[in-house]
Amino acid sequence: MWFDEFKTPIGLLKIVVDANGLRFVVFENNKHEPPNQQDWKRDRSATRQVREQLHQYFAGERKEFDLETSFTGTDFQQRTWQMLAHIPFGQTWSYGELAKRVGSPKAVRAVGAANGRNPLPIILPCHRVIGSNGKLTGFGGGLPVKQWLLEHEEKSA
Amino acid sequence: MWFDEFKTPIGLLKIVVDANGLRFVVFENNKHEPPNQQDWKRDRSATRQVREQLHQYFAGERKEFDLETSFTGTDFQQRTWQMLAHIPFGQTWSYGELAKRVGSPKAVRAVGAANGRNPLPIILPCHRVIGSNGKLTGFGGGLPVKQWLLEHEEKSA
DNA sequence: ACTATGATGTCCGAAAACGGCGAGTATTGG
DNA sequence: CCAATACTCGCCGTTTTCGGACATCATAGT
Repeated sequence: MWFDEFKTPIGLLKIVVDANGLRFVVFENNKHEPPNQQDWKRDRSATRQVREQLHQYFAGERKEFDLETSFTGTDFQQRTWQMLAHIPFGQTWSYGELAKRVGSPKAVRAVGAANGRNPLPIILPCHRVIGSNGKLTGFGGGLPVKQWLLEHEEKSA
Repeated sequence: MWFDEFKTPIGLLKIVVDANGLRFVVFENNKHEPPNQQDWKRDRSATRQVREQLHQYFAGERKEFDLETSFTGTDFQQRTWQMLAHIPFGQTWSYGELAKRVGSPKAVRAVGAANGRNPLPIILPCHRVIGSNGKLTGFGGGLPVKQWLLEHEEKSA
């Protein structure tokens, strides 16, 4: 496991990769920090591709990510997270819509919980999921960041 | 065998010595009272040193005892009781840890039973042994006393 | 010998609590 | 009367908590 940190318009970002691909994206004061950080080694080169694409994203020059990923989770979580990648840049879905797409129309709160554990925020755009009434309702990196990302995408759409 | 009684913050305490040293420390309503108390003689002078050190302990001015002892028990009990003296003031071990240190990692309940027969409570700090889940689980002099002793040591640590 | 017992610890399954929700009713204030 | 807000309740996967079953070892009785 190698990691790297760098500053972005929304604060310090830590990214973690393993032999297979991107593993974690962590905000400065994340709610659920990943455990076992002892034997992680800092490595600029291993994370180069991720840094580049994120840089492009923040510059408004990239709308979709193309990266090898490597994360773990329950069946339901994996389905949910993978579905996130289908939300088009600049658009938003409600938790209900997401639940429907995942195949469990009534599992609204469950997809909410899964969203809360999203290991790859920004890359897997959980910030594009909001309440059916239009309220943002929650985000691991803090609501202001969620709002910033949505406005950023709206501008560069 | 000479004995003496005196009041302490945790109630009346009876101490018993023989020609070789300290033999028993007994709480007011002890579970296992030592037998054959008929020919014991009250004697203030023989127990002076013990009284002094206990007094200092309760005043928070003594963290370790330095006394001649004279107690009997099976091999395993003696090993267990002697190991008790190695638990530092203010700290706690689990019954499992104690068992490990005694050399019989799996004899958890056995050390529990041995603890229950500790002839010298307070002097041999069986009160510093608690369940692996943090619960106090038992004490000859009653759980409230055990808690009192632990808090007392925490404060004067 | 054989048995029951204790100041335990671990494992496993059931049950309850907990979320980044939504829809449906009250309730309030213009 | 209309809207915006507040509350209640059902929903679903995950996490945490809780309780019972069992392993395990030295003792004290029988």
